[in-house]
Amino acid sequence: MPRMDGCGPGGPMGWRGRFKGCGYRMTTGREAILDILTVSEKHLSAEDIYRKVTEKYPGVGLTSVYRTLEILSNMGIVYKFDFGDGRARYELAEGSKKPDHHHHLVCTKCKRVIDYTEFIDEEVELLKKTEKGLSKRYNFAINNHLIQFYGLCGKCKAESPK
Amino acid sequence: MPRMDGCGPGGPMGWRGRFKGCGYRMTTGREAILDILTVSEKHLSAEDIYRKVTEKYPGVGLTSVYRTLEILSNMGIVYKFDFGDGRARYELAEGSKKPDHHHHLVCTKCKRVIDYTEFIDEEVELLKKTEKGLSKRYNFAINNHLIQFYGLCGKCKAESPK
DNA sequence: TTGATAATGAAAACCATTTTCAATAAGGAG
DNA sequence: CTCCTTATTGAAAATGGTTTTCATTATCAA
Repeated sequence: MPRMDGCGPGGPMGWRGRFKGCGYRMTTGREAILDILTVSEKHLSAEDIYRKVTEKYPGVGLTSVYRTLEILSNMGIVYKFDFGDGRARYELAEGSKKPDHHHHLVCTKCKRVIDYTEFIDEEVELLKKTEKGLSKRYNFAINNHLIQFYGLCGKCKAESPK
Repeated sequence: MPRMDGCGPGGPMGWRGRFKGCGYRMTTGREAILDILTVSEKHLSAEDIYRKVTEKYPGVGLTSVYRTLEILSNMGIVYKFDFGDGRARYELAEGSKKPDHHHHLVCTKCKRVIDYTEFIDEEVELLKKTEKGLSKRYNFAINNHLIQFYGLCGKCKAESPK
């Protein structure tokens, strides 16, 4: 069993390099999963990814998808989200380019998720400051944050009982 | 089946009044659950609540705890959280007093959760602004937000492989 | 007090995720 | 290129938090 820690986020190496560096082997399945995540729309479930992967590589099992996603998540290559619909959602952590960074707006009724990038800069700036304060105050090594807004989307709002 | 919607958060009535107003009946079990939530430490799991409730009222079942928590959550009386340990956590929404408002700092290894109130005012101020912008931009009726920081607590940081 | 029906507990079902385990394949050594 | 160690795999079974089912009980308006 290769080590799962000490391989935190960040670093200039490509995925393959990062994998190797952490003692993992690069397999067809893992490559396929990373490809899907790179190309696809955001916040896919494990099952979503499984379906897309097997379109091209029918041999890959759902179990492996889960296993790979856990590794990627631990390495900080993938973020894991919970939008309240009973299954985890995954998306590739943003690359080096800034415009990728976004937060989520979740409809608590139909579970639709909207990515937004507006106001992000201010949010991130404040978070950075908070992060620094909290790290010191509570002796935490913070390496991620989560911001989500919850409410009713236009459609669900209209359908809702007055 | 009483209506579960249109009974959003806020409002000056006590719980009993809110319940009645929404067509729910007040029972021993529900009262006990609310009591526990009021008195206890933060972020309890359904099972935690179940155990505490049955200490005093052995008749109450786990199923009812889940059912009640869902209602309370839908009414905005209780917040439901996911800290990544496979079970939902619940805490009473803060009362009218400000100092209650807090966000969470989660250790991704041992899952320990720390409530913090520092920086909250600035965070909330910014969130309010963002909320307004997002509501208009995406036609969402936003009624809640979530901020969490993830990292390693001091203990887990020390134990981690260099 | 009474009657309509909301709420309940126990047990079974559900279902996303994990674990088990024997078979396979990645990749460094030679 | 071949061998060998062992990480990885898929299938099936297990897990475990949460939901459903359903017959019984309790709430509360009239």
